[in-house]
Order: sequence, then structure tokens, then C-alpha cells
Amino acid sequence: MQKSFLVVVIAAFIGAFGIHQFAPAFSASIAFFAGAIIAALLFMFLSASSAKSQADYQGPMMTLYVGNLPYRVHEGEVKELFEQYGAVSTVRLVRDRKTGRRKGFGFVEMAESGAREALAKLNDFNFQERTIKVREAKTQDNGDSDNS
DNA sequence: GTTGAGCGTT
Repeated sequence: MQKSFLVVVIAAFIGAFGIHQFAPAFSASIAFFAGAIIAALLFMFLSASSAKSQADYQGPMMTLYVGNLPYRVHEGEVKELFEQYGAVSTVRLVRDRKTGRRKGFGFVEMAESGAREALAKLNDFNFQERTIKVREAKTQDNGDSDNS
């Protein structure tokens, strides 16, 4: 990621300044290198812990399409809404690539059983003064649509 | 600082 590299570089400058203040014996380049290593280790630790907290559910996943969303909603609110019916893996709200403005729809990836429950309960649900639409995602097929 | 039918990203 470009973003993580930028974080490491910035943290390296900060770390270099601190090391050079408390240990002037080290030159600036050595301090910068040490700061970069410390920042990289710190970043790896943070990403590892976030990845560990992310994988809280293994099982059959199902991707849901959510349309007619209000523009002001965050991903966390959608996640909390769908978590009432099952374990939500990821929530992705679609935004414009250039401007970053929300397009008003998104995708929720969650457990299959809870996804069907949420599809039945949250379709045409009044959410933030708007009636949202919940469908099963078309593209990127989940393979098994076993309806009895 | 805007808009309103729709199936997207690493």
C-alpha cells in the first residue's frame, strides 16, 4: 500500500528526531534507519492485530446488495444494522473513484443464514428516513444459492 | 455544501 509506506516514512522522521535528541552519538542517517525499522515493526504489529480481530467468523458467506441508501450514512451504521441478523464480515459503500462522493448503494458480506434473514427483514426497511433495498448480489457469484 | 436509478473494489 502507498498509504502504509507514507506512514512508515513519517514515523521514521519522527523517530529519527527523537533518537537524535536522546542519543546524539548516532548520526542522522543511522537514527533515520532505526526509526524506519521501529515504525515498520509497529505497523506490522498493528496490521496483524487488526487482521486478527477481523476474522471472527468462518463459514458460508453471502454478499448482499443494498440500494437506495441515504448519502450521509457511514459504513459502521450499515454494519450495525445488519449485525442484528448475523455476523457481518465487511461493508463496502460504493463511492465515486474521482470525487469520493457516495453513490448511495453498497455491499454487505455476512454469514449466509443471517444474510437471508436480513434480506427478508431489511428489504424496504425505513432506514434514516429512506426505504432501503436489499437484494442478493448479482456479480461475483457466491456459487450456491440453495433455496428449498 | 449539489444528486436519487442503480450491482463495486483489493
